[in-house]
Amino acid sequence: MMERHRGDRDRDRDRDYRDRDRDRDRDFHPQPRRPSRFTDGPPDEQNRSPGNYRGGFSSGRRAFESPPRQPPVGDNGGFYPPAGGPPGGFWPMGGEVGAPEGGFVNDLPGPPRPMPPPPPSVTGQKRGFPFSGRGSSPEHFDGKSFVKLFVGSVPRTVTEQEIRPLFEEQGKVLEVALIKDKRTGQQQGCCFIKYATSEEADRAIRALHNQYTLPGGLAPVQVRYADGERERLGNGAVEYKLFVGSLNKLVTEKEVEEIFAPYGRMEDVYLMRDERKQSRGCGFVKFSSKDSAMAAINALNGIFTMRGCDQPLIVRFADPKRPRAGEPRAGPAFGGPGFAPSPTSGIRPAAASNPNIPGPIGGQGPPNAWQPMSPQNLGPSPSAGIHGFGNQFPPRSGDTAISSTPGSHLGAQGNLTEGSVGGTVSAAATSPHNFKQYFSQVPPSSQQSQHISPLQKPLESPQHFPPPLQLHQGAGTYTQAPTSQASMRPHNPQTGVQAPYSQPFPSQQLNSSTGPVPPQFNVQPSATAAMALQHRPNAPSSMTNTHMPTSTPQQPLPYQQSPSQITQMLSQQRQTLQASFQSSQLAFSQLQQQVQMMQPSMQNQPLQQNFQASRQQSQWTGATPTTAASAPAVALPSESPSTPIGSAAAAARPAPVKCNWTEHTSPDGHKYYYNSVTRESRWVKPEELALYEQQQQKPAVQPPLNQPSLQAIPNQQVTQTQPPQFQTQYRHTEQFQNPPLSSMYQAPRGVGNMTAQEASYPQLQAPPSSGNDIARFQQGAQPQATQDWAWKSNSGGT
DNA sequence: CGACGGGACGC
DNA sequence: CGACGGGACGC
Repeated sequence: MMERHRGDRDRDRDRDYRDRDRDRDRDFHPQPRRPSRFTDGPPDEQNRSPGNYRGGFSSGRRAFESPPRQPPVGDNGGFYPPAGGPPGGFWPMGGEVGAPEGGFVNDLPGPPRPMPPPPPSVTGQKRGFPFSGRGSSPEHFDGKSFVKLFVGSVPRTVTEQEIRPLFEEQGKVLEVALIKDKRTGQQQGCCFIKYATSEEADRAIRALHNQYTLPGGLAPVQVRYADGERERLGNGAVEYKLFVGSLNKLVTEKEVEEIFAPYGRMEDVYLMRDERKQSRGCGFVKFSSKDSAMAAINALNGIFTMRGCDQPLIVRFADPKRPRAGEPRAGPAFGGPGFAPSPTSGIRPAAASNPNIPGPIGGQGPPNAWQPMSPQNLGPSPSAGIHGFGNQFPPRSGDTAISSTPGSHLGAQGNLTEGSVGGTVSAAATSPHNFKQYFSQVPPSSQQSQHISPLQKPLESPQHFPPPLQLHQGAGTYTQAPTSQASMRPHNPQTGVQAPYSQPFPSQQLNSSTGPVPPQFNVQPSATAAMALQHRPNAPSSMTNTHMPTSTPQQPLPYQQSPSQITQMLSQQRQTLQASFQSSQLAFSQLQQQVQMMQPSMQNQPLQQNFQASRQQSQWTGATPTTAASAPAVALPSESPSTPIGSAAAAARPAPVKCNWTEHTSPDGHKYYYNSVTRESRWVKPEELALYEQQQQKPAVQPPLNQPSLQAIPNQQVTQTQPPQFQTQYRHTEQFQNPPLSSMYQAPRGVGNMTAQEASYPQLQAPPSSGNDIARFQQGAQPQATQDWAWKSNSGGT
C-alpha cells in the first residue's frame, strides 16, 4: 500500500532520533515555539516524566510483545488481536474503522497471523513510524520517543496557547502541531499533540475526548491516536463498532459510555443526532476488542431497556458505513488492518475485512461461528424481536477469533478452563468452541433448564439465550452475593487485585461453567444466574413485572441504607475505606500469587500486563505515581501551575477533590465502578472513590442535588450520593454536565418488592407509553435524573 | 426502527 | 511503480 519513499522514512527516523534525544534531555519544550505562559515549568514534571513512568512499569509497556487480550487498564484501548492486516478489504470500511492506513499490526505474539505483517520498518505508516530504524525489539519499541494524538474539532481560530495547556494537564506535551492548509495557511480544524508516553496520551484521550470544547468550538474535541499510532503502538488498529439502537433520546454519549463500560474499553461513542442536536436514539460504540464488543452485545442486546423506551437496546455490530457521495473508495484501500482472511479459512475477504463483523482474527478455525447460532441455535436470541444476529452476520464470516482470542485470554486469566464449558455446549454452534465462549456461559444444566424460559417467551430457542438473559431469570435469587460478584469482574486484569472481595479464586469453580467469557469478565453474570436457578429454579416471582429478576436481587450486598443518607454514606465509606485499604494491600500479594499460579500455564505476558495495569492505574489516578497507592487518586491529574485559561480543569484544580470513579449498576444488576477517565471498570469500589466520598462529606454534609427527588422516595430507595463529584467530572462538556449520570445504574438497592428501576430511577419523563412497564415506575420522582433505565427482559413488551 | 461526525501531518 | 469500473436493494 502506500508506502512512502525511503527518503521519507529516513527522515522520520532521523526525526525520531532527535525526538528521542530530546526526551532524554528532558527537554520539556523541544520546540522553541512560543512558550505558552501556561506551559512553563511544570513542577511535577519529574513525576510525570517518561523516565518515571517507565520506572513504574518499565517492563510494562510492551504492547509490542505482549498480547494483552485485555487492554491493560491504562492502556490505550485496547489491544486488538492483531491478525495482521492484510489488504483485502472490499467493504468500504468507513473511514472510521481502523486507521485509514490500513496498516499492519505490529508484531504481536498473539493469534496466528496469516499474513505476516511487514517488519516494523515497513510498517511505516504514511505518517511516520518513528522507530523504523530501531529494530523491532520490544525494548526499542518500548523506547518510543513519542506518541502522537490527533485532535479534531479544533476551532480554526484556536491557537497553540489555547490548546496546549489543555493537554499539558495530561502529561508533558512535546509538541503541538496545528494543521493548516499549505496554501491558504488556514487551519484545518485539527492538530496533533505529541506526548512522550502512551500513558500520557491515553490519559489525554480519556480526559478530553468528547469532553472539552475549545473556545469557539462547536463540538467537544476529538482526541485519538493519530493514524498509524495505534498500530505502531501495538494497540491494534481495528475498532469494533457496534450499532446501538433504542436508546433513550435524552441520554448523552457519556451515559451510553457507562452502559457499555462494563464490557471493555471503548474507543468512542457517537450518538446520531439530528440537525437540532437531538439524539436520534441510536449511535455507535466502538470497542477496541472484539471480545468486549461481543460481550456487550451478549449482555445488552435485546436485554437492557432504557427507561423511557419500550424497546430493549439493540446492540449489534455496525454495518459498514455507507460512504458519502463523492467519497473516495474505501478508505483503507485494503480493509482495515486487523483482518486477514485466514489462509486456511477460505473466508471471504469481504466479511473478514470488516472488523465490525466478527471475522477470523486468529485466522483459523471454522468459519461459521456466528452464523450457525443466529438462525436456530441462538435463535433470534434475546433480541429476537429485534433482529437477531441472523441477519447481521453474513453467513460466511467465521469468527475464529472468538475461539482463539478468548481462548488465549482465558489462558491468561488462568482461571478459566475451556474444558469446563466444553462438551456442555450444544451442537448449536458449528464451532462449539466459539459458541460456548460467548453464548453459553451458563452451565449446560442451567441452560437446559426450563426454569429459565418461562420468562422469555419471545425467544425461539430458550436454551441458547445469551447469558445475560438467563441471568435475569435467575437473578431473582441472590444468595451468593459474593460469589456472583466474584464471578463477574470488570474487564480489568487488575481485577485480580480485588481478590479479597471478589474471591477470584474460589469463584473459579463457578467459572468453570462460564469459563470462556469475554475477557472483561472472568466469568459472566450468568454464573450467578446459574446458581440462582439452582437455588430457586422457579422462584422468579418477584420479577413478574419486568422480567428483570435482576432488579430485586441485583444488590447482593445492598448497602444498608440508613435513614439518613449521611449516615449511610459514612458507614459506607468507612467500610469501603477499610476494605479498599486492605484490598490494596492484599492486591499485590494476590497478584503475585496469581502470577505464580498462572505462570506455568500461560505466557506470562498477560500477567505483566496485569501488573502494569494495576500500576498504571494507580499512577494515573494519583497525582504522584509513586505515591498513588497511598495517596488518594483524588488529586488532580496535574499540579502543573500552568492553568489553562478558561479551562474547566482550572476550576476544579483548587480543591483536591475529584474522583473520576462513579458507581453504577451493570445490566446484570451488580454494582460496579467506572472511571470515566481511565475508562476502567471495577467491581470493587476503588479506594479513590471511597476517599473521595469521605472527603466530600466534610465540606458539604448535605448532598445538594437530587435531594428532592431522593426524598420523594422512601429512604431506602435513596440512591447513593453522587452529585458533587459528577459535576466535577463532567465539567468539561456541556453534554455531560447535566445529569449526574452516576445514577444510571444505581437503582437497585434491594428494595422490597419494588423493582430496582422503581426504586432508584426517579423517572425521566414519565414515558406513559407502554402502560405496563411504566406503571411500575415510581411516579413523582424528579426527572432530573435522566438515567432511568429500566431493566427488563425483552420479553417485556409482550 | 434510529445506520455513521469530522478534522489528518506542520517545521 | 500502477491505484479502483459498472450496476445500486428487498426482505
